[in-house]
Amino acid sequence: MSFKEYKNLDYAQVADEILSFWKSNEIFEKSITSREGHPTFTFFEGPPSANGTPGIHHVMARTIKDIFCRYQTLKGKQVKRKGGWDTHGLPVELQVEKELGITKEDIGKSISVEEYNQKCRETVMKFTDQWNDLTEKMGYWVDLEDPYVTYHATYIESVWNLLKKLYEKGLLYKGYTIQPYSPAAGTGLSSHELNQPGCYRDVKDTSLTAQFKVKNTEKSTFLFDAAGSEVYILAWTTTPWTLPSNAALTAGKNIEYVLIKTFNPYTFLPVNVVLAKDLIKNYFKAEAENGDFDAFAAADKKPQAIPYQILKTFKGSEIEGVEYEQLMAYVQPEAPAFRVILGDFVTTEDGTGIVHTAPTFGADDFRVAQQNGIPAIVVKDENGKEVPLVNRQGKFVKEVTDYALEFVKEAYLSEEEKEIEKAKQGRDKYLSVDERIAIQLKTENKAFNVQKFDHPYPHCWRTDKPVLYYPLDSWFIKTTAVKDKLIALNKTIQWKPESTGTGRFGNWLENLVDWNLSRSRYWGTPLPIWRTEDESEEVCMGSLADLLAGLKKALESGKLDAGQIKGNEAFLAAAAKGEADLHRPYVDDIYLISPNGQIMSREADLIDVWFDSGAMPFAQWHYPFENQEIFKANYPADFISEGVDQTRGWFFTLHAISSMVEDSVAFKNVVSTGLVLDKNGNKMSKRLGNAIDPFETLKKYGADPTRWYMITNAQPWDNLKFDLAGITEVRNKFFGTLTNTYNFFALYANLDGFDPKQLGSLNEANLTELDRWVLSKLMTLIAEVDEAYAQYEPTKAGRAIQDFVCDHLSNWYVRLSRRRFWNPESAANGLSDDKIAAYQTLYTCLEAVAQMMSPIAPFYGEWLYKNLTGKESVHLSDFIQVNKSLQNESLEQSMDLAQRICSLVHSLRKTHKLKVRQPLAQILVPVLNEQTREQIRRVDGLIKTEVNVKEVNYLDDASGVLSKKVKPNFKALGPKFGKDMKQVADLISQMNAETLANLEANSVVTMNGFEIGLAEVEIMTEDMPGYLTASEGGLTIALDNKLTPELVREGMAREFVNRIQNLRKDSGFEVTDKIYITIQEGPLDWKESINEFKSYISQEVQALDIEWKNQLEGATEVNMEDVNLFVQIRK
RNA sequence: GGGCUUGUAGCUCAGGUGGUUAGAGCGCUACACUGAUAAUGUAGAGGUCCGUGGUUCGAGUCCACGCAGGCCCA
Repeated sequence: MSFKEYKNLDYAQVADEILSFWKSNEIFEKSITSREGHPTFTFFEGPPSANGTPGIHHVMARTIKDIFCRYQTLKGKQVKRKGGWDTHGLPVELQVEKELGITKEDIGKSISVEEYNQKCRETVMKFTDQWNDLTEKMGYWVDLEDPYVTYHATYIESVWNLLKKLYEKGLLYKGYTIQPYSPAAGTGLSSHELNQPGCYRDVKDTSLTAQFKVKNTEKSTFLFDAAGSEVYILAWTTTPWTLPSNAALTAGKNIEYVLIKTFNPYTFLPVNVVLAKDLIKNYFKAEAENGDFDAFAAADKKPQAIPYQILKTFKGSEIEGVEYEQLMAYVQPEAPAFRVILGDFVTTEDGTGIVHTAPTFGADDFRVAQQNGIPAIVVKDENGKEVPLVNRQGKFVKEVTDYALEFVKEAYLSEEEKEIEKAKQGRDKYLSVDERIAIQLKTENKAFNVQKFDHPYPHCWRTDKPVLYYPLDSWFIKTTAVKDKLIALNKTIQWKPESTGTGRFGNWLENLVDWNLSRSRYWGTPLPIWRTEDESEEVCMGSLADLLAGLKKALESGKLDAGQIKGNEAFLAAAAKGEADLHRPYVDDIYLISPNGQIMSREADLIDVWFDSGAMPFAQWHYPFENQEIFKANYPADFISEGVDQTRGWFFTLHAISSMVEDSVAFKNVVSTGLVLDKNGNKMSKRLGNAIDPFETLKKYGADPTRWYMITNAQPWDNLKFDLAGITEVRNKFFGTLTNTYNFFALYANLDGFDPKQLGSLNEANLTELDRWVLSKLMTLIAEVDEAYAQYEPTKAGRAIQDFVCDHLSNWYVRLSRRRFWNPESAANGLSDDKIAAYQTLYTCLEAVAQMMSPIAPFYGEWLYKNLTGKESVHLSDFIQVNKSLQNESLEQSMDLAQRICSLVHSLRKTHKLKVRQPLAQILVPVLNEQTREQIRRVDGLIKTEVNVKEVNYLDDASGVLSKKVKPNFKALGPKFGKDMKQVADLISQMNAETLANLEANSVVTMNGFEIGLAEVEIMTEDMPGYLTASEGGLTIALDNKLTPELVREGMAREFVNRIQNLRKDSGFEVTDKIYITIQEGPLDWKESINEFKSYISQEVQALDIEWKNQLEGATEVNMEDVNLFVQIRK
């Protein structure tokens, strides 16, 4: 066989060619079918939303996914990976609305739900072509032929099945969350609606700082001890109407609070109050601190500044659990309430640093109350249903007797209504509920401060009235009930990086609230729950078959009206044709009959799209309706990977659903990847114009350099500062070097007819030290790379491969081995054992590198592998095994010494302007032990050629010319001497030759009473007089720079060789061309040198003869530093 | 405001369990090399290891408090 040789390799073109090869030979399919019956490695693809175009960060994310799937395939696993599309949800809806120029208001009016959903269905797969294109071009292997699609009926049916299972476990319930609500419009508002311009307006509200009276319990003893009398906690609110609903007070864990002795400013009764230290200034005048309490109490007309005194300072965590008396006791809670809890949303920006908490009227309040087991203050309506103290019209319920059926906000009253109320109140001005509550509390010694407060407050865009934060119905999954299970299972997952699992995800699980499933939208998976109007009966549908059965039963009952019958029949007809659409509006038109004969209609909600994607382990296979075997073999996943932003998204929903339904993790290993930023560390965005087009990048640089750059530049979980210049660097440095190395191999292997099919496996007997060394390095590399991939550390793997190729293989092995390959030898005579060993070694390294790099650079790895081996595909091969017999630690150390010695000699030559072409007599290496001498001796041949010296000689103690130096070994001294270390270190540094000799002889010496052992010092050699010396890291070498006439002449011969080689090259001769050299008579010293080294020169430049002539026509003038020679070469 | 995370040379990054002289690549400067050559070698310049305290004989590394950037949440 012959190896292809390349000039100016275009990596994008390589990718193109390999891609079409893969396609026409179905290599991806084979990589799976060829592993039939092997253990599976399961990967779950997090579905991208196809309604946007892919970006460069998708190349990053998918490279990570691809690497480990390819690696596991090499390790013999069968790796099925089904692609998928996330197709439901708000982004799709918004895009459709933008395209059609409509808003949510129009749905059901100017456009039917049916038409709208049809449009969503069309839009959502809009960019699939682009996605598929990117997937292919970047070399990401995933099954695009048969992806799962979340809007397909089969997918939805599986989702319903999961919901049914949760329902049966009692984990699905209807409850409420606090959402913006417009009582005037009678509707909830989305955050989207609330963020429209003009919604937030400045309003003047009554703000009130209330005094909550602390109960004297164990928790609060320290307060009472300091105060000696009643203690009140101060909490501030801009919505006094929520005070009857107060259930807790929330403090900040790390906020500093104070207990202050002072007077109530309205009743002038002495009080002790608690508030945040930073906010004292908002309530007290600094000059009144430690004022005259007695004088104030005695004064008839009270002075402006109320005296106060700080009694105690403490952290929020110290008042957790302190109980207090209910402030406005209209309605009693069903469980213990009225205590201090901690919340992370508390600030010291306004108020008192303690937040009045009404679970029914604030999202934070609701959440923190739920987490702390604080009940909401509710009453039962006429149906026995629990409702808050304010009804949906915005009026107090009758139980709040003093304000029964009054609007809680003044803005809800019309002018006429205000007049009527004014009359009722018997005042000359209407006073709002807030104002009257303030007055009431003032007189009851429960208000510490009341004032008007300007702040922005959200208003309903339809009615212009302020919104309330109000509990609205939602369907929930009771994740709090399985919190412990979620936490326990999470501990079995390997997270990369670990902190995402323990920190971000772990903390999230610790603070879990129930999963709100409900979405009031149109395009999504409908909640499969039907209820009777009085909510006494309900059913959850777990399959299409169940639904159809229920639907038929309803038709047969004869209780449906004409419209209902029509809807049911239409659905039945569609289902009969296999076209049942489980979306709205069709499912909305289905009516069922309860066991008690009542009509049931569907709960209008759609479910959170995150449930869709979290359901994919099941729904991608239409489990349990189909593919039960495939599901069992591919669940749970061995590996998933997505952006760290998915922690609370997909990672959570996968984990939650699996934990609840299967009592299992959904994935065993997860890599959460960082962001791809621009080269300056800014977020990429189309708007800013700093987004990188993935297609252009792949086209210009090729997929392999792009992938390699992304993986080796930063750890996957760190943010990547993406710089195109970095790809260029990787391309030149790594891929360029590797391609050069391959080309070098190919060039000579072709000349010599080396055939790996016959000679591909190593014959260890013929290996040189250099061969053994690079193979030992290779074995170490294989082990390292295997481990790195297995541990989901692609960056380590890539960097290790890169270092091997550039530093060890190319720059040392090949550079020092070139001469062996040049050695002219015709194929006809058979190759020498040495040459075969060289080819085998280089071939072995290249083949292994091709395979190890192939998960990261799949096209190039394939290209290299195929060029080398002629086999079908690297991706169908088995991961190379470490051959332990080739590992040689001592040889690696030897070579390390050789490299350091060469580096030192080069450095000396450089500083003393001694060209490498000038041979020198010797270098001297001081060695303090026999082992080092042997280690260097093994490789001194390499050193001699590399730095062009005739001898490597060793100096030991016996030579008497060594001057030694001793340094303290701090690591050993520290533990032994501790505080006396400095003193001992000084003693060692000042040790004289005699003491040192003593130490060496006895292994121990005592100085100033300190016993110093041999292991506690480092002994090294220093300068040698008469030579050029250099040292580094304990290694010293001396260069003998004395030139003999003989050495000078050899140097001249080498110079001449150099010029002839240049001439050959300039003349365009082939490497194999033999030449004749003719030189015009000239300087005698040059003639002498050239003649003396004629055979050496001839061999080097492949000259058949060198002759001298008096006159030479058409000769080339060659500069030899001091003189010029006229030379002619011909074939 | 909270959780997590990052901060080391102009740039991108390495720096097990603390050990005194902090490294690599790229870039820059100079020189050398020239049958791998749009490569390569050598040398040089370039560092408050984000800051401040603390623990220690000794801190880039451990602890505390900050500062700046990022992500998620509020």
